[in-house]
Parts: sequence; structure tokens; C-alpha cells
Amino acid sequence: MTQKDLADLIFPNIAKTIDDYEKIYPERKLAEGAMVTRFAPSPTGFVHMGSLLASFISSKAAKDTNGVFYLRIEDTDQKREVENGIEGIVNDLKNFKIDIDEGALSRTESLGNYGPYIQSERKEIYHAFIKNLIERGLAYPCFCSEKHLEEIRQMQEATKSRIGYYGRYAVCRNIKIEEAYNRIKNGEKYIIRLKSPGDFEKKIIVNDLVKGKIEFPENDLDIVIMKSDGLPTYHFAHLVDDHLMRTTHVTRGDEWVSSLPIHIQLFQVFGFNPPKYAHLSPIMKQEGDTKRKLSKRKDPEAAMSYYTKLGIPIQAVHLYLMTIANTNFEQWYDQNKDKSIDDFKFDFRKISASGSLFDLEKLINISRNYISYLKAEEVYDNVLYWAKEYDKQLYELISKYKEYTINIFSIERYQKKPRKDYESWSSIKKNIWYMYDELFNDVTYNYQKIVDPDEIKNILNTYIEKYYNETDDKDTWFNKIKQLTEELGYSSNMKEYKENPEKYKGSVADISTVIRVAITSSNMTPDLYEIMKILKEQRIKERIKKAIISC
RNA sequence: GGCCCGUUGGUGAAGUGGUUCAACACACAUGCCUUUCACGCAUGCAUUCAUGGGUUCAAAUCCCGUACGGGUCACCA
Repeated sequence: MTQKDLADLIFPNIAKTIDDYEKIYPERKLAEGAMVTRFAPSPTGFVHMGSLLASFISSKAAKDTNGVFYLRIEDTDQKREVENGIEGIVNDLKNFKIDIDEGALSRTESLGNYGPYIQSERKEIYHAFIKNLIERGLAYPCFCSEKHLEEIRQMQEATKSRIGYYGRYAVCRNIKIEEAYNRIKNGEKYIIRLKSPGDFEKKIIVNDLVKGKIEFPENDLDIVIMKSDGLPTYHFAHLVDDHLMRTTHVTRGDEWVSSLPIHIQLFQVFGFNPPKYAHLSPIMKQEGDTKRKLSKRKDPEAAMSYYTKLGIPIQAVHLYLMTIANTNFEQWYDQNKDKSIDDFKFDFRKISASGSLFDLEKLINISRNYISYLKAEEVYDNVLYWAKEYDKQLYELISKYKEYTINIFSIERYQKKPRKDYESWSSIKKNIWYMYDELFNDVTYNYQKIVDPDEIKNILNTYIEKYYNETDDKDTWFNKIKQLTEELGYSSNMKEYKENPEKYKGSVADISTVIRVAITSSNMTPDLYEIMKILKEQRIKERIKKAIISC
């Protein structure tokens, strides 16, 4: 009896060989330096920040080099799968404008010639590779029960030995072919393990794209490559898939670095070239005075939905991810404000080796800047789209007054340094609500410095009757406010007022504030002249009247 | 416990042996500008690169130890 007999017993219906697969999935014909990258999540529903960063980097690297970025679904652990998990992932990527060139689109649809892109559909491919290993005596069935494995572990712990299935602990490694054959024939449960050719005393060096050179002992663990359900483990699927899909660069979380010796060994056993690896440190979160990994479970900001709900533009999230991804990006962008991320050349060597702290404040700042450079129409479209989902009242209002709203968004926008009032689509309402009569009902007025109702009435009355004129240009408008100021015994010159405040009842600032508050109820607004231009004569008069009455 | 990685200001970080070695950005503080708020501008914010040794004429940068943080050691990915 030979290894071949054993292999045939375990995998009786394997039609294709490794060589066949090599032909079916040939080397990709891409330009020199083109990278083939992938995002390979489990279908657990949604993509969190860390994975998004990894997929963002992968897709950017592929795009920069005219390569291929694909999506592969890693569903070899069926317990993890969530209903519509694939759709959730595809959706998140789509929402975040990370385009895939190939890969799964849903359970039934996909794109590209290197599929299937869902691991559970690749079973026979894995089996062909495993069968090959068994034939060559490089893999064997293991009959150890979980209980027995647990006993081994406890013994190893007790004797302070290295933990794992290796050397003299790997009892099934030495089972005779005949015995294995018969036990399988008798229906005994088993898994397949790699017969590791590694030596723990020897070292291997891996050059990680972000961590640099890392030295490990060789892997000598007889790792499981096929589980009792017939599906491969992650390690083995990684080998087969990334080889057959011709992946050149694997970007993943650094929880995988300790598996590197296993992965390198797997590639060696088949004589394949391993891909280049980039292991990303996790995104951290400050909690008290300790840092911890940003958690999908505990931290709402780890989910993409958090940002769509908040109305942070996805471009801002991209910008933020890029500043985390490449440490030289921020400066580049600062000097190339007119360019987009697409013009920036991503570099694996510029990824920080230590985990960065997630900084929402910085994200918001980026968002604020980003929004400030949009056209008013773009702001409008975005707010409309956002409000449709999250703020019905706002949606109706701005739909009804489209031109008017765009005018509001235009205030102090088209200048060298636009205002940065808006940090997200959801925050805009608090900046513009007073422009809509529908919302301008039960307002309260806080006139700041001037509190005497008669004085306020007097200011307002005098202004509206004597000085206000709709057609005034800005200079005239302000000169008239200055005239009003002087007429009432206030100082129209701020410098002068600051030098001798006791000589006046107040300043032009105080008068302006009264008018501003009367019209908007807020003492913090953009340029009052612009606001009044948009509001127009009739409504200004109404509002001033309303303010006077409420004194 | 074994193996591996990391540690520069409140934050993201630049900088891998020596021409400002502590950039730049966010945040913060103060001042200026100013009809409010923002914007903008100016200034300030690590005598020091977790820590102790060592190599060197010279180290944040190289080596060793220690501390702290993280990862991993599944028929999970």
C-alpha cells in the first residue's frame, strides 16, 4: 500500500491536478510592476475601519500600478457567516467607493476569470492540492480527538514545553499507511495535517513591507490544513487562493505576522513564490490612559455606517485613511490642494509600523476643509442625499427651496479661503436653520451687550425706517450702519472705541449684533450683508417687526 | 510561559550616524485682524526622542538588557 492509495481513498473523485489548475489560472498578463491585490474578509456582515484601511490600501496599490484588485470571500468557517454577509461587504465597499476589478458580488454573481471567489465553492481545488500533498507524503490524516489534543496541551504547559502539535507530540504523523487507510475505511473521523518539514532550531527571515525584516524559527507545527468538514483552514486556503489568483501583494492585519512561518513553508512545499506581505498595525483607540484596538463590538466609530449617518463625506474618510496609510500623504496633499488622492503615489514603505490612534477630531477637520472647497451645488446635492435618509424635515425644506439653499451655501464660499463652518452633512442644519421661516418660530433673542428693550426697539426701528435699503451695495450698507451707530451715540470706529470705551454707549459691533440677532436670532452667523441679501426686504422687515414685538 | 512586533510633544507623525536632530499637520494657549462667529496671520507648546548600558570623534538613528504596550500559540479567520 502506498501514499497514493491513501490519497485516493480520501479524495476519490479528484479530476484535476495542480498542473491543470496552473493552466486554468495562468500567470496574469500585466505590465511590469503591476500589483495584484485583494481584500479577503469573512462574510460577517460589515466592513470595519481596520479592514477598510487594508482594502483601501490594496485597491490603491493596484490602481497606481494598473494592476488588479479583487474581493474574495473567506467563508471556510461556516459558523461565522451572517445572513447577507457578502452583500453587506459589497455594499460597504461600494458606499466607500472602493471599486473591485474582480471578485464576488453576491452569492451567485461574480466578476473575473480567476474564480470562484468564494472559498466554500473552491473545495475541489483545495482537495486537489491536499491530495497532492498526501501522495507526496507531506500531509497525513490525524485521528486525535479534541480531548486528546487538550491533554497534550496541558502536558506541555505543565512541563513548560512549547505548545503545539509537533515532533514527538505529533502522534498521528507516524501512523502507518495501512493503519490510516483502515481507520478511515472504518469511518473514523479525521482531519488532514501538514507533515511539516521545518526545524525549530533553524531561522527564516521574512521581509515584511511595513515591519521590515523579521526573523522567526522555522515552523515545525503539523498544522491542520483540512478540517473535518472537508474545508481547508485559513492558512491552506491562503496558499491555494493567493497563488492561483496570482496575488502579488497581501495587505492584512498584523495578527497574521506570527503565521508567516507557516505560510512561507506552505508556499515552499509546493515550490511556489509567496506574495509580498504588508502587515498593518491595528488602528487604536484611546480609552482613559490606555490604548486598545478599535473594536467592532465596542466602538461605533469602527463601523462605516457611523460616518454615513453622521454625514462625513466619504472623500474625507478616504483622505483620513490615506493620512494614516502613508505618512507622507498629509504633507503632499497640503502642497497639492488641487489634486486628488488618485494623483498621489502610494508607497508600502511609508506605512507606519506602529498602530496609530484613531483621531475623530482630525477626521472632522479634514472633512471641514474638504467641504469648504466644494461648490455650493455639490454641497446641496450631498446634503439632500444625506437628509433624504436621515432628516426628513430638512430634506423637504431644501427640496422646496433649492436655489435659495444653494445661495445660502454660497455665502463666503467662493474666496481664497472659504469659510469652514460645515463639518458634516448632519451638522449643517445647526448653521442654517434660521434661514427658513418654517423653522424660525419660537426663537429667543439674546442681544448680548445691549439689554434694554427700549434701546433695542429704538435701534431696530431707526434702522429699518431710516437706513435700510435693499439695493445698497455692501459698503453703503455698512456705512449706513455706521451712521446709525453714531446717531445713537455709539462709536462707529472700533479702534477708537477700544481706546476710549468710556466715551461711548457702545460700538458698531454692539449695534450690528442687535440687528444680526433680530434677523437670525443667532449672534454667530456668516456675513450679515450676505444673509440679508438672501432673505430679501420683505422677510427682513417681518423679522425685525417680530423681534420688536417680542421685546 | 515560548515566539514576534512596537515605543519621538495632547494626537497623527518627519527624521534611520554628523549641513537647525527634533520638520509638518491637528488640537490647545495668547495676540493681531475684525460688525458677530469663523477664516486668516503671528507667537508659544518635546533642552529631547520609553529606560539603563554599550559602540563611535559623533546616535532619536547601530548593538545589548529592562519596562510598558500589542499580536500569536484553534478542526477562527
